[in-house]
Amino acid sequence: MTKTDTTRNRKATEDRLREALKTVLVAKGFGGLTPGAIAAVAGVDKMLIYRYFGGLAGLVEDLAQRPDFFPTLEEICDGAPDLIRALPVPERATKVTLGYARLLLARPVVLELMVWELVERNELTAIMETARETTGLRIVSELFGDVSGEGQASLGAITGLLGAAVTYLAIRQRKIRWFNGVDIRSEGGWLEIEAGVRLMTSALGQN
Amino acid sequence: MTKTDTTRNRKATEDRLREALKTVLVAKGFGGLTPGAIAAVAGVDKMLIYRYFGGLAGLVEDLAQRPDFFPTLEEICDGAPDLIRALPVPERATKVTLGYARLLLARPVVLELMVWELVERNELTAIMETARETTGLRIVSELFGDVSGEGQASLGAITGLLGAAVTYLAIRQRKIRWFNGVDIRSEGGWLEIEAGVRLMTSALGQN
DNA sequence: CCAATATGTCTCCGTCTAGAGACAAAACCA
DNA sequence: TGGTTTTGTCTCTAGACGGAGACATATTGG
Repeated sequence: MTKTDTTRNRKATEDRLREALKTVLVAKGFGGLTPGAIAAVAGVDKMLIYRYFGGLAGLVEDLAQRPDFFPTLEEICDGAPDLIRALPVPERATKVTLGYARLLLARPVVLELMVWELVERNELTAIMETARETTGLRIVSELFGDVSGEGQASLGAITGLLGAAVTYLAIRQRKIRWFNGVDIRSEGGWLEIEAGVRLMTSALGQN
Repeated sequence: MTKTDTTRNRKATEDRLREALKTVLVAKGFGGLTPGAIAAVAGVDKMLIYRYFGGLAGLVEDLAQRPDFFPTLEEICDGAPDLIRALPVPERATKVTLGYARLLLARPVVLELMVWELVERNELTAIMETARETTGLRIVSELFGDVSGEGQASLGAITGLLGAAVTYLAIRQRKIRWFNGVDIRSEGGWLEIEAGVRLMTSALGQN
């Protein structure tokens, strides 16, 4: 008989640890992410993290490598990348930038890991970083591959600047509400930001 | 006779601790910023941090509140704010944004404290945050106070986006060289970024 | 049914941490 | 000169941390 009970069930215990990892990460940040804290939330002994995942790094890696963890191209385009690709470049850049921002805002665990990348470089952050760099480049090329002329030369810099800006604001709003007079925790603040992005992208793609 | 010796000299010892703070901050990041580590670099006992500065928080606060610590309006404008104000809005925004970025890149200690603000909110980061928010707003109003029309409505969002973008890139380049295909540790990468900023600001100030 | 294995808990160790307090010695002041 | 203050070092406590290893119990396979 296959066990679906919660006692003496390795898969269930692993899931408890995965969930506890997310809970601790959001509650205390990566600085409070210790095996003891995770195990306490999961209600099991911390040694199981070492036995089942090889340690804290393995547990985090397991989480970060789930396919639905980071925002994907599909999600950014709201399921219809063709619709996005059909738009003029300025509107396309605006929609993609803001879509990405809203996905990040809805993923506190991802934001926490992205801050971690800014703080220290270790086996974990190295893995996450290279994974996201390559997928990020792929998304840009798939959505803006048709851009040519002078726009193409600075395409990387421009999409990078827009991505950097909303990434910073998404990370920052976790701890600080105001940035440069804009309330980055309110819907109105992000509408202001959207207007700013629209204005700044309006000069793009004049080819 | 006034002592300028290094032994039994409180002021000299305080300076040693201040310098050691910066050294440790850049070498280990804020996570390794412990009284013991600072005292070891300074070559004195850690208890002097408590006695002279009231603790680690007091020492950091002492450093952050020096007038020359954060970039000032004068520095951003390279000593001539009037020259900047006389420029058309797009060039003005480009110059200010890049000037700010280059000042940040040259200040590893400031970058480290700015990351700290993104990670946790405590007495220290709260002080730094409010100080920089108000000075940041003042700088924007002094440099862009003449902008009117539709540009003014989104002025906060646009300057915020530009500031957020270069802040993120400046912070990120400490640990990760590439962002979206741009080498943010090389002069060439920042020239690309400058071109991108110039393109994005070209639609501003059409009033 | 019994042995092997999987699952989970527990104690223990060495290290690092913040900070209190006692103490030594130098400097200063009357 | 001798007492007082300042400067600096040292020891000590109490707790958190990563992680090894022994142990107990439940499940599974022959």
